[in-house]
Amino acid sequence: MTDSARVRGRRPAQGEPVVDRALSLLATFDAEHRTLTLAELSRRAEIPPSSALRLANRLVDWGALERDDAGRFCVGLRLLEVATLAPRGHGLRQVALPFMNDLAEVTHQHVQLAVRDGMQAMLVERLSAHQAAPVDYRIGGRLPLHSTGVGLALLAFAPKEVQEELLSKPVYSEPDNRLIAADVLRRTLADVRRERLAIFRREDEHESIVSVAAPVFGRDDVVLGVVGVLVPKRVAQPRRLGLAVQTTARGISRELGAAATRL
Amino acid sequence: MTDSARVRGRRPAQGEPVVDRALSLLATFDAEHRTLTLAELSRRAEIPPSSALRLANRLVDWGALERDDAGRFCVGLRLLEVATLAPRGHGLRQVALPFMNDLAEVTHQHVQLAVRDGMQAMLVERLSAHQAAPVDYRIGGRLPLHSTGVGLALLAFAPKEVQEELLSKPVYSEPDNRLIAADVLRRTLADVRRERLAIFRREDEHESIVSVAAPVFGRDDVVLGVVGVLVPKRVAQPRRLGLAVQTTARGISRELGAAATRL
DNA sequence: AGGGGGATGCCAATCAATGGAACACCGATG
DNA sequence: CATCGGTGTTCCATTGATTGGCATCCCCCT
Repeated sequence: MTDSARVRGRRPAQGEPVVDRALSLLATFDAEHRTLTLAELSRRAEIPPSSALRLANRLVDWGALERDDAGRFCVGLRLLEVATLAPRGHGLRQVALPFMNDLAEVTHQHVQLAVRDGMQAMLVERLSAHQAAPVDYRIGGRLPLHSTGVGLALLAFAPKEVQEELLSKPVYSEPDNRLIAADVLRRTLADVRRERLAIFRREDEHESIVSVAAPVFGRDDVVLGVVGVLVPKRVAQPRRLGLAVQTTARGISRELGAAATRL
Repeated sequence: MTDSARVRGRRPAQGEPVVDRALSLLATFDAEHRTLTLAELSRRAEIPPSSALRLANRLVDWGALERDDAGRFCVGLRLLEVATLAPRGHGLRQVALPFMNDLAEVTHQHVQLAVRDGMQAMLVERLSAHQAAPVDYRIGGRLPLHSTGVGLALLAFAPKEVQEELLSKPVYSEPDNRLIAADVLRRTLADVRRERLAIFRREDEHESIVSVAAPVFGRDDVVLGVVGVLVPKRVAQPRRLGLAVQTTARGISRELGAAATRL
């Protein structure tokens, strides 16, 4: 970092591989920034404009990025084309969708499909009826494993290491910031495992929401994901919903080839 | 290409940029090959195994790829996370989905949402009722602009250059390989533009299928995509379906801010 | 007119990228 | 049990693809 290092073609790559830099360009996009100018791209990825342009152009050539009529960059369809091949995402989605549709028709509420990715849940699919309450959970978005229905269900059936890692640090509930005692959470998870159903009440300032979720099993009794519904507290009938969600989850599991014992 | 060029660290990159090689790794995946071994990856991308492994590992680190328990590579969730930010894909999808749901509930058939990408149509969303006939159109998959309902609707409202380019070469209908005369296609497109509705009959060996599609407009009367339904010929009621599809398309267009004149 | 910001082309200096070789491993075949 | 073909992985000397500061152009806003 000495100022002597200011010559023409100095410090190429700065130690970071090209591929990583290209990927970091992709990572600069998020739900609030779906289109970015070159300057923004450059700043957010911390790559000099000239380099950012060169890399971005390569991504555009391939189709990972596109430029709109204003010249701004945005994520391209080609990326979507490849991404839909993700087995954990759309593979699961494909068999789950018809069942989710049925559930949506019956409940007229938001129906979600989520999988665990590391220490977070990722929303793979969401069906929303017209009249359902607006929530800003976004497909492709991430949710905490604690303090959502789908998250709790995923956590409860996750490998021990994952649970322990999450429990090793203090856990705070999401909308309001209250500490959740580790042993309380442990007991909750045990309940979820026993019932094969997670129920989470999310107290929001405007309207409280109840989310109910059940695990989807694949072969070898591995949990591949969870389905859940999101309903306003005032109309919630957790018991009836629970049965409906469990039934849906079972249907998907059966199609996925889950061992009959689990069903 | 002389054999003299066979030394240790010779010919790095072979002229192809690293980023392109990494992307070509992603491109080796398709619907028939959702998981690949390193050797397959290497062969399909035409990259030496050692280089392929190095690049693939970087993609894995970032999350673009994942390795399953057998060590095989597959597309990762992180890619899906970024890809859902594509404005032309999921942006459109988000507002269209509730309307599509309504249409699906009424028709109990496949409902599709597609956009044009270059000289092809790309399926952005597909809702399938349980009882709907099986078709292997896949989300993220590509369809020809001629010889599908959604394709014709997209083509009819595409820029003149696109239409001319497609018409400049002989066009063959898709399942059966019959030549479609250019002037016939021109007339069809004119009809589609006038009616704001495309109807295409796909004669398959097992079962003939009718697809009905209507354009979705955004601001400035730009066509952002099309919605369509797919029904078996024996139960098709094109006129009723046409109205339903047009209504759905209008609903989406309105929400997208299309000028009232177009509606 | 002038100034600030963004986009893009250029180019010499250099280090990240490269692929062959070597090794470990596995399952199938003789 | 040895052999063989195939796969996955590490290692490393060589070198050309990558780099970012600079100059230029363009547009918008005073």
